[in-house]
Amino acid sequence: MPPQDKLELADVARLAGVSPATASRALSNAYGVSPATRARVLEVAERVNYVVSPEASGLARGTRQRVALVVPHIERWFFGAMVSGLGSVLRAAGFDVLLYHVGDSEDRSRFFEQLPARRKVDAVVVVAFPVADEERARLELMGVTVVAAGGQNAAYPFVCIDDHAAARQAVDHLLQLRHTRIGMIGARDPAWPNWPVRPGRIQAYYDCLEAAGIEVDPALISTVDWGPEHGAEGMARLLSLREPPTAVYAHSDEIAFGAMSVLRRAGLRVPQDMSIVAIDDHPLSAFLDLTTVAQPVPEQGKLTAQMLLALLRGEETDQAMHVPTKLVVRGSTTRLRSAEENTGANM
Amino acid sequence: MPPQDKLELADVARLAGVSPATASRALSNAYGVSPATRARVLEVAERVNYVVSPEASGLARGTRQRVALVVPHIERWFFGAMVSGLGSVLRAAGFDVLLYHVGDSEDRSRFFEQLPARRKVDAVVVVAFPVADEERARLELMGVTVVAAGGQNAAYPFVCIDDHAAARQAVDHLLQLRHTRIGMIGARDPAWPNWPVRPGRIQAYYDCLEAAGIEVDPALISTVDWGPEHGAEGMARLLSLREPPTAVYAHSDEIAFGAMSVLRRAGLRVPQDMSIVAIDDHPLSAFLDLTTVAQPVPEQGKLTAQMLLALLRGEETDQAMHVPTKLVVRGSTTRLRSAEENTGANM
DNA sequence: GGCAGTTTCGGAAGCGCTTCCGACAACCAT
DNA sequence: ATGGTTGTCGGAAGCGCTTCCGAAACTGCC
Repeated sequence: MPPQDKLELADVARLAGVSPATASRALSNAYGVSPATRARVLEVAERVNYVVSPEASGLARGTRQRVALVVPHIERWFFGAMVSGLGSVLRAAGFDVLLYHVGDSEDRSRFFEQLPARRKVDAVVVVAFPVADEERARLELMGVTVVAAGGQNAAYPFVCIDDHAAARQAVDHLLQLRHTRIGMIGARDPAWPNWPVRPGRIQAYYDCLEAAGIEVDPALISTVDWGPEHGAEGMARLLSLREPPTAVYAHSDEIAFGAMSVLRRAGLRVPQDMSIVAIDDHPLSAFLDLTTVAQPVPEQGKLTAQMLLALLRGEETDQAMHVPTKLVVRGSTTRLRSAEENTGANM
Repeated sequence: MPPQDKLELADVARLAGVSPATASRALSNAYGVSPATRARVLEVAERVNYVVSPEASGLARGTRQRVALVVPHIERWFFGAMVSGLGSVLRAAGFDVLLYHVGDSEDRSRFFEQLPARRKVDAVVVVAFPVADEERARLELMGVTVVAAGGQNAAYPFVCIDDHAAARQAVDHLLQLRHTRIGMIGARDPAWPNWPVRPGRIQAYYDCLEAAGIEVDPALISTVDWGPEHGAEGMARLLSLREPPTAVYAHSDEIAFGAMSVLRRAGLRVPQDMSIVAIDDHPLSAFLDLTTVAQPVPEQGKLTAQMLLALLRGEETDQAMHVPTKLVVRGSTTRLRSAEENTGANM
């Protein structure tokens, strides 16, 4: 069948010997067409390789069947996995996915300024980034449902992990291993530095130490831009302390990877000389033997999409949904050994 | 301004005191509107927050301004980075990006069977996967321009690296370091196992060894599914040989990461006991000190998009475009030491 | 001052589909 | 047989925009 793109409904109708009205009904399997007629129309459509014009159909029925995904860092595992989960259930529900990648703050402000998705989608899902008030005001102009995937968001229904709980799992793990001098390498997003990204991951550090009766030493807290290179930078800073930590809690696995690299280069062994724990369970963490708090990323995407679909159907849903995390103990953490033990065992 | 979604062109026209025809011309900044009138219309549109209905506009002018990206593994760095590059130039050119994620072979066959993007896009770009003949036949039905990003593709214009050259850089590096027993861990895509993925990366291995006068030992070739876990599996297989290689060339960094993990667990040192080189320059490779052949991924996406735009404008373009790769020597490779040297230096 | 040429604008006919509404036929129960 | 259902289908009116075409107004020129 040649790609006869110029075929329209009327042609199919004529070929099937029915009116366009009936053909339309048959194609959109609506009520009111006899099985025989429907079959005939479908057969003709198939044969001549016809497919309805989404523009015309959308215009006539006032529907879009599209959702916009606005995602900051599509090249990172976390965002990609989230998009993958979102996409699969949205597609299954007959929605097309429009991708808006806002890599840096410039992209981002342009997106909110121009709202390129206006009038094009039934909903937008913001993937794992906090939405500023002005941005929310702009989004409002679109007049569509908005949900947040993978990040807490006061303004919209969301599904994500409980950052505070996840961080607690990480820090408590270190505490249980007898560590008391615990460093933290926190991440901020370089694209919008003034945002308190994942505050729960910071707060839990304070809370856990306090609960353990340990006073937090501000010197042990190193806040860096996201990314392994900055994780390295943060670790270097901690190492330069007169009294470095014996264990480090990193906000994300990728931060930890960078940290581990400076450790290695400094000739320090993980976990003997430094324990390290992080959050995410990046696909490579198992191979780097990193102890981490795992979160199910594609599942969060799927759940978000399901929540969105429910909202679109006008159903009531939870405004917030937390998925569970799980500590995965691997080889990067170990019990704190006393000084004697530590220097003595020179294996 | 409240989200008055129900505003249409006629309203704006009325408010501006012109006919819909003129309003339309003003909005689409077409020829034939006086500057004063245009300004007035624009001002009104801005004030009432009006934006044209893409469905109606598209229907009337018979245009779509959308391109479909069909990508297999959006959660992987390579694909994400490619999409990021593609998206940025497509968006800048006023195109919307429709994302079709075909994670597994089931998704994939469903995509080609249903062609969900039919009549919705002006072009499709297949991101880094080979298109089967039947699939190409189906794509043809869409009657749109098709290009391939990041993967060679006989059927469509493409931009990617020269796999053979890149692989040669990797293998030659090992040869220059005096290695002669060089293993290869090749990757196949588990989603479609029968596809010769990246044949150039295999061929170069043969060619380089031959050029160096080394007979290839089939036992040194380990072909595995893509992914670090299978890289590990491949490495394990090579290690179990009566005479294991002294160096390994892996088809991709992620394969190498897995390989390095089994090395570490086996107590073997990289690079002293085993040199390892790969292809890609994954963002984490620098931190794992992996010697690798770097390829510019987002740039490939951008170039592909530019090629596509040229095609869409009806211009002539190259049918194939190769971007250069570059060997990045890091700490995972070293000169082969003689046996005495090797065991003697027990640092 | 009149005529050709140029701008600026409005009327109206679609773009390809959906769906309301009414027509008609075939069916049931009375 | 008759009236009322029920089921199936066609006519036609849009959906919200663009654009062709012609009218009107305005320019400049001899």
